[in-house]
Amino acid sequence: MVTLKDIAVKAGVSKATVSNVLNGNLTKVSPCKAKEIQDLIAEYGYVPNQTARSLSNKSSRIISLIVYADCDRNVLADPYISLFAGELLRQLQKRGYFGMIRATNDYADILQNLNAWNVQGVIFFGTLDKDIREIQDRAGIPFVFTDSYSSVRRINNVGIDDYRGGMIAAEHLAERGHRRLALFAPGVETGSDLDKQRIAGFAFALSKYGVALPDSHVMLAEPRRADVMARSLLDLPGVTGVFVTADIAAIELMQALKRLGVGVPGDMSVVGFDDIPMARLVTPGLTTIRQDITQKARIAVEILERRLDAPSCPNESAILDVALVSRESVGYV
Amino acid sequence: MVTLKDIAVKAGVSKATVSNVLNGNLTKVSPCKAKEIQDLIAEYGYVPNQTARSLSNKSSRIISLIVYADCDRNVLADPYISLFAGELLRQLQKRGYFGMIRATNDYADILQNLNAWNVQGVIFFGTLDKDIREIQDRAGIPFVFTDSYSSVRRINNVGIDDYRGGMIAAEHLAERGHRRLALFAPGVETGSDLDKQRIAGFAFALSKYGVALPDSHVMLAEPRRADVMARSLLDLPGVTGVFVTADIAAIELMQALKRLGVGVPGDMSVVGFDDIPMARLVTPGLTTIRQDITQKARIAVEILERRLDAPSCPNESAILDVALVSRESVGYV
DNA sequence: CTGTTAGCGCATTCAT
DNA sequence: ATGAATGCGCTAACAG
Repeated sequence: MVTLKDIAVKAGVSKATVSNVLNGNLTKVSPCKAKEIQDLIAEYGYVPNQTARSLSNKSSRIISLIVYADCDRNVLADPYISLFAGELLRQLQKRGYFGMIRATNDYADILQNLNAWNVQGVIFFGTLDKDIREIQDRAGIPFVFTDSYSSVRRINNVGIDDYRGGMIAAEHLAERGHRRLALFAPGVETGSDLDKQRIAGFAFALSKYGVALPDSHVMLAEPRRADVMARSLLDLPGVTGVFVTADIAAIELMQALKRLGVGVPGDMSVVGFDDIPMARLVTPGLTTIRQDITQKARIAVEILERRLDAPSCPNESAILDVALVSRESVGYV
Repeated sequence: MVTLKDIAVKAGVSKATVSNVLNGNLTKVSPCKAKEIQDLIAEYGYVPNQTARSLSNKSSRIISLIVYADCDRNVLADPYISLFAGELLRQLQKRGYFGMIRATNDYADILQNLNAWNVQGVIFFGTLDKDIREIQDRAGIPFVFTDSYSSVRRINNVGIDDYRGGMIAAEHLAERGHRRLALFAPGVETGSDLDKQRIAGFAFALSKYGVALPDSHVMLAEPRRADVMARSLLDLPGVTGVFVTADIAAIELMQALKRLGVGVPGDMSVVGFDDIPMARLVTPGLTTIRQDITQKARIAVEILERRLDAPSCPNESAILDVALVSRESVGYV
C-alpha cells in the first residue's frame, strides 16, 4: 500500500507539499511540482487513507443514515425506506460522501456510532423525540430530519404536506359518493406524527362534506396484521371506503380483502399513501397520494451539504407537495 | 469528546491499561483496576474512536457491499437487491461490523474505496470478471461473491441452484400441458451468468418433455421494457407460457400483458424467479421459483466472518436450494 | 500487572 | 514555494 509519504519521497518533496496538491491548495505549490506530483499519484494509484485523514482533521466524509427502528429488523425490506435510502446513498456518493445506514432505536447506540466514526452529518428517518434532540446537541454536527413534526426547537427538516395528503384522499373518496369511511394508520403505533397529520387532514376534509369519521372507524393497528384489519373493517357497518396511510399496508389490506371475498373497488374502495412503485403493479391499481421520494432525498442531501459547508447556517425546512394518483382502487357509490 | 487518554488520567493509569480493558485483555490487568476503569468508561460515555483504531491496527470493521451497477442508479430500488442488502446490513451490524454499500462498475473506484477505508472484507453483488479477481488479489482481504459462476480460480461464493430453478420452472409448465414456451431473461444484458444457467436448466427440462425452446423464443431484452417484451411475446405463434428469470420483470410483464388485453393465466402463463415479497401481492399471484434471500445473506456473512477470523481459511462455496411456489399465474392448457 | 515508547497516515502550524 | 515538526486517538511492542 502506497502512502502519501511514499510519493513524497519519489517526488523528492516533503509530505506537506503532497498534502497540499491533494487538497487543492495549489496556491502554495509551484505549478510544475504540482503537475509532477499529480502524475506520480496517478502512476502509483495512490489513494489517501480516509481513516488517517479523518483522525487528523476530523473530516471523515461519513454521513449516518439512521433509521429509527428495531435494530433487528431488515429495514430495507420496506419499499419506502429502501427507495429513500437508496436515493440518499446515490446522492451522497455522487458528492463524495460515504453514507452509512444504521437501524436502531437505542440512543446510546446512535451517539456511539457518531463518535466512533467522526460522523459529519446525519439524516434521520422516522419518529423524533426529545432524546434525539439531545443527541443532536451533544454531537454538534448537522442533522436533517425527515417527516418531523416536532417543534420544540428549530431543526432542519424535509417533509411533505401530510395534512393536505389526507385532505386529498378524503375529497377523492367523498366526490365519488362515499359517505361512510374508515381509516387505517399502521404507523401510529410507532408514535408517528405524520400519520396523525394525515388523519387530521382526512377528517377535516370529510367534515366539509358533512361526513364524520367516528373514532371507532380509525384503526391504529400494527402493520403486518392485514387480516385482522380486514375483518375489523368489515365489522364496521356500511363502510364503503378506507384510507390507509401507507401503500404497503394498503396493498396488504387489499390482498386480505380479496381472500375474504370482498371486491375492490366493487365492495370496498381503498386509497393509499406514498405511491411506491408497487402501487401501479397490483390489481386493481392502487389509487394513492403520491410523494416524490427521490426529490425528498435530493433535498435532504442538499440541506445537509449546505450545513456541512457552513456549519452556522440557519435551520431550514422543506415541505414538498403531494398529489392524487387515481388508479382503479376507488369506485363510485 | 472524551478520549482514551482522558479516562486514563482520571483512572490514574496509563493509556495502555485502558486499551487493554477495552479490548478484553483482562489477563493483563488487575480485576479491581479493570472494574474501576469500566465504570469510568460508562460514567463518561467514552466510546473508542474507530478511525484511530483503524489507523493503528488496520482493523476498521468496515465491510464493503459492492453492487456492480451503474453508479448513477438507485440500486436499492430493486426489491431483490434491497432485501438482500438490508439483511446483510442487519447481520453485519449484529456482529459489530459496519456495512458500507457502494454502487459502482468502475474498478478503480472499488480499489480506491477499499484502500481509503482499510476495508476488511467485501461482499460482491452481481457479475464478475477477471478484473474483479485482480482487485481481490491486490486488496488482500476476503471477498465473498454472490451468484458467481466464474471458475477461473477458487473463490468464496454463495449462490443458488439456478440450473435446477430453470428446470423446475420448465417442469411445472410442461406438467400443466404447455408445449410452446418462451423465456425472458432481463439480466443477460449485464452479462449475468446466472440467467444463462436458468435458461439452460429450463431448456434441458423442456427437452425431456420433447419440447424445444427455439432461439427466437429466448428474449434477452433489457429490464424495464416490459411493453416491447409483451408485444414480442405475442408475436410468437402459439406460445402459452413464459418463464421470466426475475420476479420484478415478470410482474412488469404481467402488467403489460394486461394492458394489451391478454389474460394471465388464461391466455398466457407466467413463471418468475426469486419470490420477492411482491410476488404474492400481485394479481394473479405470481408462480415463481423461490430462493431464500435472507438465508443467503446470512451465509454470505458467515463465510466472510470465518475468513476475517482466519485469513488463510480455504475458499468455500454454498449453493442453496430453490423451490417452486405455485400461485395463480400458471394455467392448464 | 503496569507504564513507556513508538508509530499508523495525514493535515497543519510555523519556519525557511 | 517548500520543509520540519507536532499531534489526531489508539494499539502494540517492550520494559519494568
